[in-house]
Amino acid sequence: MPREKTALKPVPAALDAETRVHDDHHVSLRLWLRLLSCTNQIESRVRQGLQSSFNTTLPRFDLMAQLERAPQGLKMSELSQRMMVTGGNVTGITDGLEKEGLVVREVDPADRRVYRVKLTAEGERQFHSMAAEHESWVVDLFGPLSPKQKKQLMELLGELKEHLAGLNGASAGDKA
Amino acid sequence: MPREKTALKPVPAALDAETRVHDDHHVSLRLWLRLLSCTNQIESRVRQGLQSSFNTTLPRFDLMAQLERAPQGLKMSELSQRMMVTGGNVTGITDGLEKEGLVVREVDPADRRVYRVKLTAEGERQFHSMAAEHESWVVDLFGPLSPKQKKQLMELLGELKEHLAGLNGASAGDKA
DNA sequence: GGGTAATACTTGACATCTCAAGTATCTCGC
DNA sequence: GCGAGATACTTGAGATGTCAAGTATTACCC
Repeated sequence: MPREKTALKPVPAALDAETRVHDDHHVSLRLWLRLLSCTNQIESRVRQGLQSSFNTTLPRFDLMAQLERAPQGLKMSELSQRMMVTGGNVTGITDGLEKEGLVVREVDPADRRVYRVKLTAEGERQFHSMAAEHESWVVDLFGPLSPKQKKQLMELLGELKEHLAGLNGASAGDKA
Repeated sequence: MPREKTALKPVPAALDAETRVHDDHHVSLRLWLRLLSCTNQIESRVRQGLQSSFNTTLPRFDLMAQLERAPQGLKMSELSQRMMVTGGNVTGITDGLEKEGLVVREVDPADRRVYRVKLTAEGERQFHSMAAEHESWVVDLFGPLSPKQKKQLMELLGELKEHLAGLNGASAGDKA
């Protein structure tokens, strides 16, 4: 696919980054970089908070948060899906939490391939104390935005998310 | 810990202060989760594209992108800052790229602690071919949004980013 | 000059993450 | 029932990421 946009000769520095691409490309790229930057900064703050206040990590907190909403427990595959990470990853994080007694794997009697992962009482206790702090951090980080701005942002991201989800089945071709 | 920032607007009888705070927490949390979800999905797609099309990774691409904009080269510390990762991380990624001949470390004669990292000719060639594809991916991913929506999203994220930067301290902000 | 602090980078320990390959279990067609 | 394929999870290799400690060099101050 010849895109024919990169001149091989040296380009004056002042023009390079700004005008190298078509305007629409430029806008989308900058939008992507800004989105990434915001997410990274927030994520970094939350991670540092969890580390310094509770000596734990974001994926551990995330896994426990998923379990807290599912008192009946979740399968490893369900955790993988909800956390948007691979199964191998969930195995490792669950191992760590189980070793610390915050989580248990229970074998499903109906299907012995399946583990039902649940929060222990201690895990639940720890999670609740973390969740309160976590919420206050997030509220503070997004606090400067007005309710209207939050609503707008929510809607725009919702639309983006929906389009992204739509690409999952359509553009990659159907797997029989 | 109650984080009362009581607004002065009238509140319907059914919504006392506590409920309102809870709602705000709920909104901010959902906003954060949605932001994270969008970023993760886009990042995942870009990463997979780089992997399958060029057998490389996002951080490698990112580092090369920084260098492409700085023909005079960048210090390791500058790379660290621009990529928003720690110095130790930059060392590892640079090691890999240098081993493949895409990048070189040049000692700064004026300050022998400093490495000036530059793209090699081969690195530049590879980057340009990757950048073209990368741009088309990003344009496609954000394509469904109208120009107006992109502008709105850009502004909202810009405000968020600025507030986040403000929390860091009294450093000067950068625009990206 | 010489000693102390700051700066630039590297290293090592550890936690995530992906991917691909491996093991155990279930499902379904025959 | 039995064997092929699907499903659920684990494992291992490799890349990224943080943090803290270490090394080399420069800057500063008397």
